[in-house]
Amino acid sequence: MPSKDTGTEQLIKETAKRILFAEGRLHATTQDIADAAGVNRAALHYYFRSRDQLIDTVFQEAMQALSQRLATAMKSPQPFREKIQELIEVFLIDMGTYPYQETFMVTQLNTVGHQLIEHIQIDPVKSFMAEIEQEMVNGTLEPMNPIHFLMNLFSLLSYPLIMAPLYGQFFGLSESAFKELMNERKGLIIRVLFKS
Amino acid sequence: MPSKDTGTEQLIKETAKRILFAEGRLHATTQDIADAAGVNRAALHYYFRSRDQLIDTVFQEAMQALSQRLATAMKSPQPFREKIQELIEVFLIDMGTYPYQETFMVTQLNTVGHQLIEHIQIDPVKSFMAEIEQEMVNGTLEPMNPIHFLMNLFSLLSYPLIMAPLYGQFFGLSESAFKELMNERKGLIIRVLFKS
DNA sequence: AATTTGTTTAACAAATTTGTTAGGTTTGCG
DNA sequence: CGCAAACCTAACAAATTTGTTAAACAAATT
Repeated sequence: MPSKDTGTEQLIKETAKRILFAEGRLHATTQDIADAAGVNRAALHYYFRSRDQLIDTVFQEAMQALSQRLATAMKSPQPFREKIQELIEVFLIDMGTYPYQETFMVTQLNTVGHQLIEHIQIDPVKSFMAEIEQEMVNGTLEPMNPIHFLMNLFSLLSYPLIMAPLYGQFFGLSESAFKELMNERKGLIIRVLFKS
Repeated sequence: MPSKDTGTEQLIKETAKRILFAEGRLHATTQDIADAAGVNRAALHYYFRSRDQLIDTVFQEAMQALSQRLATAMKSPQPFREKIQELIEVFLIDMGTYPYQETFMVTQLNTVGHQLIEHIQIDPVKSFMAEIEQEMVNGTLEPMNPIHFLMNLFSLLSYPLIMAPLYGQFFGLSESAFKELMNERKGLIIRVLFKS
C-alpha cells in the first residue's frame, strides 16, 4: 500500500464498472466516467494512462471476479442440489448489481479480437462437470453433455436480467412486476433443471 | 421506387446490420461501416443524414423484424408443441445470422434512454400467452406465470449464442464443437420445457 | 446532344473524444 | 519548518469521428 491512498483509483474503477456493467452504457466516454466519479478526467489518465488500459483493467477484473465466483460456488462442500441452489442465489445477486457484465465482456472480445484472459481458473469447472455427470449416472439429472446443463443453468439465470429492457417493452412490465418475477425464478429454475 | 435505384441504401443498412448484429462490434464508426460496404462515407450521410439516423433506422427495422418473427411463429396454426418446435427452428436460424441483435437493442435502449418503438405487434404475444395457460390447465406444462415459460424458452435459445465467445474461453470449445452443441439443443430445449 | 435528376466522392470543416503538460495542492516525514 | 512524493487539475494539443459542400459522374428523358 502506498503511503498516500485517496481511494481515487478504486473510485474510478468502480464508477466505470457501474456505468458499463450496471447501466449498460457500453460506449461511455472518459468524460462520462470522470463526471460520474466526480473527478477530473486527467485523473483517469494519471491512474490508468489511457482509456484502453482502464477498460482492459476493468475487463480483466470482471473476468477474474466471474471466474472466482464460479470456482467458489462450484467447490462448495455441499450436496449437489444445495450447491446449485447456492450458485443460483449468488449469481442472481451479482447479476442484480451488474447485469451487463457478461454483455460487456462479449462485446469487448468481439471488438478487440479475442484477447488473452489472465488468471481464470478452469479446474473447478472441470471437476464440477464431472460431478454433474455423476448426478446423471445417479439418475438425478437427465443424461446429456454436462456443458448443456451449465448452459441451461446460466441461460435461465442471466438472460432475463440482460434482456429486461426488451421484455419491459414487449410485455409492458413495471420494474416491480419484473422484480417479483425474478424472485419467483429461483425456485422455478431448480424445478426446471431437476424436473421435480 | 425511384427511377434510379443502385441498391446502395439497402447495402449500407445490411452492412451496418452485419457489423452490429453479426460481428457484435457495437461501437463501429461510420467509417467502419462505409469501408465494409465499399462505399464512400459521404454516401452514408446522403442516404441517412446522420449516424444516429442510420442507427435508429436499423434499430427500428430490427425491432419490427423481431416482432414479425414472433407474431408469425406464434400465430402458426399448429398444435402447441409443433408450434414451439417451429419457433425454436426459426429462432435458431435467425440467431445464427444475427446473434447480437438483441444485445444491440438493449444497449441502444440503455444509452439513448428508452426510446419509443414503432409498429410492434403485441396481440399475438397475448393470445400465445393464453394458449400457454391453456396447456398448463391441460397438464402439458407445469403451472406458472406464462411469462416464465417464454423467458425460459428464449433464455435457453438465445443466451448460449450470445455468450459463445465467453463459453469458448471458459470451456475451450472450438467453433465446430460449439455448432454441434447448438444442434443438440433443439431437441434438448423441447425436453426441458415439456419435461418429457 | 443537351438537360435533368439522382448518385457518388474528394476535400474541407466542425465536433467530439482522447491524451499531455506544467503547475498547483495536499500529505507524510525527517 | 522544509521538502519530497503522490495527487489533482486547468489548459492545451492531438487524434478521431462526424457532418457538409461543391463538383464530378452516370443514366434516363427531352
